Amino acid sequence: MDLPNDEDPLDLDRQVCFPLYAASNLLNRHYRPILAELGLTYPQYLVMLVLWKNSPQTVGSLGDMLHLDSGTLTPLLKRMEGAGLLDRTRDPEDERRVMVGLTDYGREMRQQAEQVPARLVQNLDLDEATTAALRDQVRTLVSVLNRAADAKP
Amino acid sequence: MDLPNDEDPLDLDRQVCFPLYAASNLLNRHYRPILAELGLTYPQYLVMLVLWKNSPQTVGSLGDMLHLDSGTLTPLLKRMEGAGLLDRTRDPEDERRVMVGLTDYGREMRQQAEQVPARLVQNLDLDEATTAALRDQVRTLVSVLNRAADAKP
DNA sequence: ACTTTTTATATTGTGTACAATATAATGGCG
DNA sequence: CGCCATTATATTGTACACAATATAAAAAGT
Repeated sequence: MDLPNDEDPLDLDRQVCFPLYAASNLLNRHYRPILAELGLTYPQYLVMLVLWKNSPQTVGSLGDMLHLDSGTLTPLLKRMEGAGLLDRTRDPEDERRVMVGLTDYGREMRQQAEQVPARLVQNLDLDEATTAALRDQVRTLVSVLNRAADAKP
Repeated sequence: MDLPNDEDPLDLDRQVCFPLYAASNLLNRHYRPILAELGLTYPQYLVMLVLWKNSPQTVGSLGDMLHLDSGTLTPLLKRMEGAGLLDRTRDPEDERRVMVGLTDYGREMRQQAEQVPARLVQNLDLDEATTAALRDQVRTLVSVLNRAADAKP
């Protein structure tokens, strides 16, 4: 009844999606202890990366950058506000919008965070070429996924 | 104060990890409506893929395949048992182990599931070459992540 | 100006992930 | 045999993700 693996469309090894899922979980697990020293989770770290580039900005633009919606971001940002990393204030220009901006503490954390990428790569013993090639491939996939998402609804 | 993007180690676009994270979330989102017709979530679908290859097997071997621990699997498997997809029984040979096996309903679902990969690829309009290249890259990363995980603790 | 529609967040409910811890059964080892 | 470390799963507590829905402000239409 079982097909040989290279013909079975349901073979785990034939799916792009499974390695991607596994890689994402495993990477998160590698980040966790490093980011825990800063008191951050991985999604929180991503929010900080975006804000260190440009603060303040709206919840919506954060969501566009990170491909997350308010259902994920609102509680996450509230926890970060509670931790003193950022402020959330309604935009007086447009009361629907919430501006998210770094606090002094949030800005200062950037110093520490600069060591994070190096520490991760060191832990994983990844070479630069592999990393760069992979990054480009995955980025291509992300744009495909976004195109498909835009086309449908 | 801002560095140009190609020198800033904290630039979002320079991280492998972020596109991987985004791709994993986006893929999950694409799978969701397709799998919802079968009453499955994506991790539940992965469990079914493993069981269709080999049923029954222990919680531990499922976890090894999917890189998930009992904290994730136990409640997930209980929900799947509740949905009538599988059975969970203590192994009489070793009462610590729980054998997870497909029910008739679970086995029959395989027919429907065979259309899932094709429907996904069709939705995304991905070509075979890109998919294969990406899959190999990500698989390489997964093995690196596992090596690093084994080396540490 | 008033109504309708759209837009920006927030809330609710379900389902993962995972660290830390608990529990119970096996397998040594003296 | 009895004790102890190990192993296999379960539980607890925290933090995402996201669909569906709710809320309220702004924009558009009449």
